[in-house]
Amino acid sequence: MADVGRVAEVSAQTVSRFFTGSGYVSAPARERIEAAVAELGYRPNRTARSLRSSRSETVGVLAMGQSNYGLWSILGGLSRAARATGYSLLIAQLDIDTEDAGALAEVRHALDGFLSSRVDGIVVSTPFLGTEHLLDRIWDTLPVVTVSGRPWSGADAATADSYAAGLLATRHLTGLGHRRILHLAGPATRIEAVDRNRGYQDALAEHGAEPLPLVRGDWSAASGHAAGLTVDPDAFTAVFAGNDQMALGFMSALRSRGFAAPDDYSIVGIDDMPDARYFAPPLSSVYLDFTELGATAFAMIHERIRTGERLERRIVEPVLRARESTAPIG
Amino acid sequence: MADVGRVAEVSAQTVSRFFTGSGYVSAPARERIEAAVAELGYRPNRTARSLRSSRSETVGVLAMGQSNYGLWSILGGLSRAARATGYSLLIAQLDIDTEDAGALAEVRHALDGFLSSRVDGIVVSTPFLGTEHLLDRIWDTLPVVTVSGRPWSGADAATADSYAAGLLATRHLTGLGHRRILHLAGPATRIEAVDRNRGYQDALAEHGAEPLPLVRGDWSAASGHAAGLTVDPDAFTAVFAGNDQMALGFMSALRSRGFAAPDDYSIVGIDDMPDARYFAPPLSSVYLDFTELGATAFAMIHERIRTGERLERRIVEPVLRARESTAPIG
DNA sequence: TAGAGTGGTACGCGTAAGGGA
DNA sequence: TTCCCTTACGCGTACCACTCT
Repeated sequence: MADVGRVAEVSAQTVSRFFTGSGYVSAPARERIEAAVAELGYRPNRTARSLRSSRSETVGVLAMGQSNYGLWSILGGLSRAARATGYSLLIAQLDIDTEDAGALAEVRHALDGFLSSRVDGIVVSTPFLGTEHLLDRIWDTLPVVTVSGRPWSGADAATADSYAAGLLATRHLTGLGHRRILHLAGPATRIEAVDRNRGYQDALAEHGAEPLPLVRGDWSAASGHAAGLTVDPDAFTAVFAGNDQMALGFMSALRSRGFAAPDDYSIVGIDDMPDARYFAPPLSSVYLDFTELGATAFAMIHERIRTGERLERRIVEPVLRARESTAPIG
Repeated sequence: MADVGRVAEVSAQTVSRFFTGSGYVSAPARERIEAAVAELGYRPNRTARSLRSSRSETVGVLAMGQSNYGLWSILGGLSRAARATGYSLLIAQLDIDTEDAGALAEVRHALDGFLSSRVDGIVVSTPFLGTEHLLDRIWDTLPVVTVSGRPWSGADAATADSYAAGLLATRHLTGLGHRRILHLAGPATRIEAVDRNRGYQDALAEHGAEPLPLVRGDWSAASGHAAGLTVDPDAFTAVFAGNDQMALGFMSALRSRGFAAPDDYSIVGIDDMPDARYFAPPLSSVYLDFTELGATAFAMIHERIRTGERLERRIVEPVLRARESTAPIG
């Protein structure tokens, strides 16, 4: 940088102002600096800037849970929004789906890494029930935004309304006349799974119907398939799957047992992933805009970093997309 | 750090040695330092370390192309391998799928960001034909590993053998007696698409069969669906889809036109994404271990960073998984 | 007095290098 | 060889001072 200053015949200080945009740099100086930068191939050193200014323009993203459609869409939205503002994203994806000691240690380690790197904020995508206290100490000192079905005490939350999604999905089925509705839920440690289940129960209650015994999967098609092999097909007329992939696996299992949607049962999923409309039959699903959710999460943490202000909690609303996997009860 | 030294009654230098593991620190000093670190809640500052040592223990990952199963799996493998060695990942996902000027500018900008952040190396996941020259200047000075169907001049490459995958998929069909085989290919800018197409052509040539006019998609199920609506169903007896998602869309379109696999035609995909076995019918596909590919890419760049040595190019081999979407020609 | 434009100095937090017991 | 210390940076920015309209 001193070199640039020398070539441009200004002080290093002025070059710094040129890059940060703080303070006054005259037009001629500006031009000479630009020329010198081009000539020398100079590139500002973010590390040094970060050390001195204690702002890194970097956000840590902690992604918990196995890699799936929703998670990556969120990361895509985060990434695009970050790039648009010049921020970098330090991403740690943890393939954990439980809250045992090892998993918590991994989370702690990833968070330590972010703190050591002096990130300006942390986004936690779909935190577990049980990891809350790991964030406790952090959000006193650093902006934290969770992407979560529910707002947490100290952190801001960008929320996809899982409760509403569960309600919407189940109401779609009750609206078609179904009362014996099976719920294929996600993991109990997942806020989204819990909230979708609540929505399911409340929608049933509107019609005085009883929930059937809960069947659990882990969001994967394989777990949906496993569930489909063990359920009693006479116990339900419709299924509300916690996500599209479990619905896919479930349909496959029932097909192998001679039952097909929508003739033998109706099924609705959540996410409306792009593939869902091409399933056989095309899957009715509740759309959640995860890309928007990620972008929102970034906007929230960015605002918090810049101004210290908390943006109002933002909610992505679910939208029902009825297709051929659901039909009126016959 | 000086504070830690004061409390532990050693110099800051010794504390530094304690953390970096370079040089000698006696057991008692070690204990006192540990106690002091715990007492003060001290956390080393990676920014300062990076500035002084000019090693950031951070790798930049440039992910090009729309978010899909293969890309996510690669990133997952990279992330896990990085965490295992204490490295951080700066990830930029660019939702671009063409090589127009704007896209190249985005790539350049993302790479600039990595260089400004003084990453120790760059991984480019599935580069385009046409972005090569953007990396030219970089790999002279910085380790670059591409995750690509083909090794590039200056960069190491972790490779999933797309040519072999195309060969395998097509041979599976010719082995079942098919000769009029349609290829639903990925974008022409994609090395993987080009190589899979070569495999297809060579496998046909083994039987003196002619390729049918190429149909292109963009890897998405929607593009497969669009293709399936326009093709002439009498022109082929089998389809080789460039990936599973296009196969899904294609099957859906043909189903709507009254044609079903495997009775009316056979279809094979590539990737063997976890959902593929639950499609209707279960999709024959060529498995590629993208997670392993990502882990391999990290191992290569890590070795290059640590020792300067180039690891031998590593190739992930495809594996055919025949299921019910393919049948002998009737 | 206010504001535009520029420069000098100290400092952020560690590590490399080299010396000394 | 083991152990520890002192000194000099790495590369920018915060802060303040200064000049000139």
